[in-house]
Amino acid sequence: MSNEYRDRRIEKLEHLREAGITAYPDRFERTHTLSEVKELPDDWKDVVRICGRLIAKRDMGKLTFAKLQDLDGDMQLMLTRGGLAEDEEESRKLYKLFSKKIDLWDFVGVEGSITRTKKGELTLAVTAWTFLGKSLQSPPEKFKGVTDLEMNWRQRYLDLVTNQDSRDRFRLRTRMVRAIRAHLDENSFEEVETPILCTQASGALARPFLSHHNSMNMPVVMRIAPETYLKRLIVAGYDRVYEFARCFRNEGMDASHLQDFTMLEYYASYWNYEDNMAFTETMLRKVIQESLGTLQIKRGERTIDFAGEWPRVTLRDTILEHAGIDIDTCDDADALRAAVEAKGIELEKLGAGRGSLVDQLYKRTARPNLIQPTFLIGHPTDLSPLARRNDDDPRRADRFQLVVDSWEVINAYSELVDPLDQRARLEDQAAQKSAGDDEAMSHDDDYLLAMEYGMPPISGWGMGIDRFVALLCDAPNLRDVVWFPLLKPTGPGREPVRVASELIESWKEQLGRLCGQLAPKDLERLSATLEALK
RNA sequence: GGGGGUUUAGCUCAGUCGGUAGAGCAGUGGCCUUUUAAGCCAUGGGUCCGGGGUUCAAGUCCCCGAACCCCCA
Repeated sequence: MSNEYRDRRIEKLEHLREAGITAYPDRFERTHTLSEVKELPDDWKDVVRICGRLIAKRDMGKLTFAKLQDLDGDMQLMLTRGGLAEDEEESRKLYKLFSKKIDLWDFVGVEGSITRTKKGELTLAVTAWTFLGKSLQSPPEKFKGVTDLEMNWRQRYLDLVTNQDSRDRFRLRTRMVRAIRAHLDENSFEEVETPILCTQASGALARPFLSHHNSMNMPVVMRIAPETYLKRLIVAGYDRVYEFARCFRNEGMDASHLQDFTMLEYYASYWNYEDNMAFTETMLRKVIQESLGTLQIKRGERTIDFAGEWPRVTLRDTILEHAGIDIDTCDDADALRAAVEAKGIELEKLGAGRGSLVDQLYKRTARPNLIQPTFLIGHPTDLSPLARRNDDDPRRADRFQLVVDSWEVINAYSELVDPLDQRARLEDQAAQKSAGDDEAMSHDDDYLLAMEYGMPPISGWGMGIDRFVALLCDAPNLRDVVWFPLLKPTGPGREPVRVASELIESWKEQLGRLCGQLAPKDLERLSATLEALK
């Protein structure tokens, strides 16, 4: 039984205490990390002190081999019965303690000299050991590690200790973020933080998570994008800003969508989207080279090459190529719908407006064929409510997307800085929203007010960090590149009835507080509404 | 929303036709001074995802539900 196992380890911890050993010491001074010690020359004579988690132990009577591991490396240890103290009795005692009371997954620090075994493995010949922390749980299978996807997500620490792939993936993520930050900093961008808890969801087309602020007694939403706040900072006079922004979208979930994800956005004054494309190409090449060590990445059987020049293709051209439809000859939704039907292409929302039809058509026919890095340009304006209109063709936005292996990795614009145009377009979105299009953007007066104080030309840029990492390491699911993805809780207490009653209790409290501020007349009207709902 | 799949010891997995619940690792006791998925001997450990049903008998068959995965819309 698992408790038997745990009890035994707690007992061992007591034995260690009785032997005068500190159960949870406060520090250990090491001379090298495990990967550093492996770099030492064979004739290194100095004493080496290293520490880590014990992940293997092979006890051979008077000689024990063990292995320490940390996130970057591992190192074999060799302990002998006579080699742990000057006094033979003392040494035997220490050896027996290690052999009997130190378990797999415990933390240990050791001191000794480096040597090579008969098989040639670099090994630390231990002359002293220090106990640094107990594991009370039985460790996962030592060879295969944890293979169950769900357990790897729920208990990521098990995944990270047992699976090298996982360690590599998360290290790549960290390196990549670091490289991006360095590049932006070097180019005079300033890192800022904008609100996550907002009174209004703005800057993207998505449903927000709703919550309630108790002491302010008002509904709040979690941001779906940092865009309009970052642009307020441009109004404020910032030249170039960026934010690694955790965003939250209350939408369907699958392998390529997370509810809680990281978006990098930056804004550069006095750039247009073409300046931005050039910057993007330079930055990403550098970031990929630095974090991955190569510009060629494997995606299943395919190789994606970031080295060559990335073609710039208009939405019109790529749809023409892959669907045989020239969207420029279809001036309105009806004409485009007819063309789509004539080609026998099935779209999900055939009743939608022209912009949405173009988008559906592109996703259905062209996007699956965009494999090598490609800049997609020439999007319809009505799909880009925050992007600047093209001077030559006002139906098109000054916008680009970077598509890699049919994933839209980056979305960027010449930003719309005309407050009157912006107002008109948000009103248009609001009309679509009240007409039932729940993907339309909502109105944002506070942002419009900021815009009216004046903005320079700006180009803005956004990238899904999770997606980009998943792309670079060929992860099949975005949850594989997030340390702790959201999963439903398991075990008892999650019955729908119980969850529902918890929700009702919390709503009752919030509604009660609001009702306290209402006039009797309004209360009556509300309760009539509630009756009608039943 | 529809279809398919997985769920058995702490972990990795077997379990035939419905007939006493299995292995490896990990654990425990013992042997072992160059192992490295160490080896040898002995040994403990089960809510077979949950709830119903059929049956003399259910891990196995039927129904309902849960978590997770995949595919489709």
